[in-house]
Amino acid sequence: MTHPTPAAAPVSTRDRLLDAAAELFYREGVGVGIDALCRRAGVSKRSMYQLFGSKDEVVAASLDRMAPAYQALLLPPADDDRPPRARILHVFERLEKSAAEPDFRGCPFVAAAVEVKSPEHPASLVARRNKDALTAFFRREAERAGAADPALLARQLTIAFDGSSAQAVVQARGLDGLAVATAAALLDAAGLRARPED
Amino acid sequence: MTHPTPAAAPVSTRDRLLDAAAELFYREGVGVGIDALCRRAGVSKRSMYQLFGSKDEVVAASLDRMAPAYQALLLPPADDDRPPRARILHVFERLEKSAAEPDFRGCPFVAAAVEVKSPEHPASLVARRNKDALTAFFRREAERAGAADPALLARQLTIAFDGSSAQAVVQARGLDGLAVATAAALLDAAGLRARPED
DNA sequence: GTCACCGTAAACCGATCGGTTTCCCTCGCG
DNA sequence: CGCGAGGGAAACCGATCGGTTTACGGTGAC
Repeated sequence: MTHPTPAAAPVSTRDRLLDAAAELFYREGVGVGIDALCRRAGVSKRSMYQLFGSKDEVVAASLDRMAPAYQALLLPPADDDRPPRARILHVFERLEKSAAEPDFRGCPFVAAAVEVKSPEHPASLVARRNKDALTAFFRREAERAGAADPALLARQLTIAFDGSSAQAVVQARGLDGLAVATAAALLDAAGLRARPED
Repeated sequence: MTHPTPAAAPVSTRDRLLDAAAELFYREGVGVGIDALCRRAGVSKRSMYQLFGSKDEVVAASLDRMAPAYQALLLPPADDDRPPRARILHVFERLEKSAAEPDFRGCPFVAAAVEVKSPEHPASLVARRNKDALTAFFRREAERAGAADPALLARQLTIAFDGSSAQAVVQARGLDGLAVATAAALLDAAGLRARPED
């Protein structure tokens, strides 16, 4: 490979725009104007409207772009061979850690879905898809652990996740073990103790 | 009593404004303009800025005004003499019922706090205060039921409440028993079975 | 060399933003 | 009857909204 991206372009215009969008929309809400966004991203409005048909599409695309990083932040590494219970609680430990930071504004997907209101908004579709991915992770681990109803447990854990996020946002302070404790209580209620016994 | 409110004034200007504000801000978000709000409320901007110093104060005041109705919708009546577990689950049954309606947009307090972003925004203070009221209800019932750690259980139940709300918003469909099941699981994990035995 | 492409800068559009001000009408009350 | 307060209608303010357009610059491929 020579240099298909000519070395003087460290990131594409599209990526620069979407990275700035993800950060701005998360920090200040999707209500920020496209002038402010393009100024921050160092991208002209012309380029933006060449890449995307509307601001709504930019919102959705920026959510989509930051999704892998968000999942990597929360989920345990693939080579983590701890038992399912530990892998599940890992997510809540990470949530508590990020919720303790002063610029925490809750789950970006939930925030976007709440702000745009419409369930048909492209950003809502992205949010739904990514919430499903988190639930799917929980379900796989619940299955591995031999839960009686893995799908139910997974949805309860997703509720604990989003509820903990909301709590941290409204109370404007860290969770102090509450998220982990709630997830653990749900695991206990489902009959999953520390020893998965398989 | 003669007629202190002169019969030709079914509701005050202030109440008309705040009722319209609560409905509009919930349905479309706090981003709606004051022109649209005043048009809907049948109140002039002049009157609005005489009653409130800024739009932010209107947002906070509208949340404050609808709070009693919201609590009445969720909490069991005072003369309900069912055991604590049933009174707690009552809240989640009501949540599921309202989440099934197509115009459900989640908890209005959480939505407002998420939208305004700033924890110091007057609306965030109102949201915090009202979330604390729900947690306080849970804690009172948990104490009555003899929970080992009523404060912890109450916060877990609040998490289940907000998480269920978020789930319904993101998935854009009803909860189908999930909220009640999650709350019940938390009650089970806390050792509170159907019989409070005191 | 030059041509085509990608991108920026900036003007421009009508509409709306939060907020202020002026004018006028309609009451209740003395 | 007169008067003052309350409140609606609407003009007005500068700024910004989402979105389009024109004009120009730099750069790689041929």
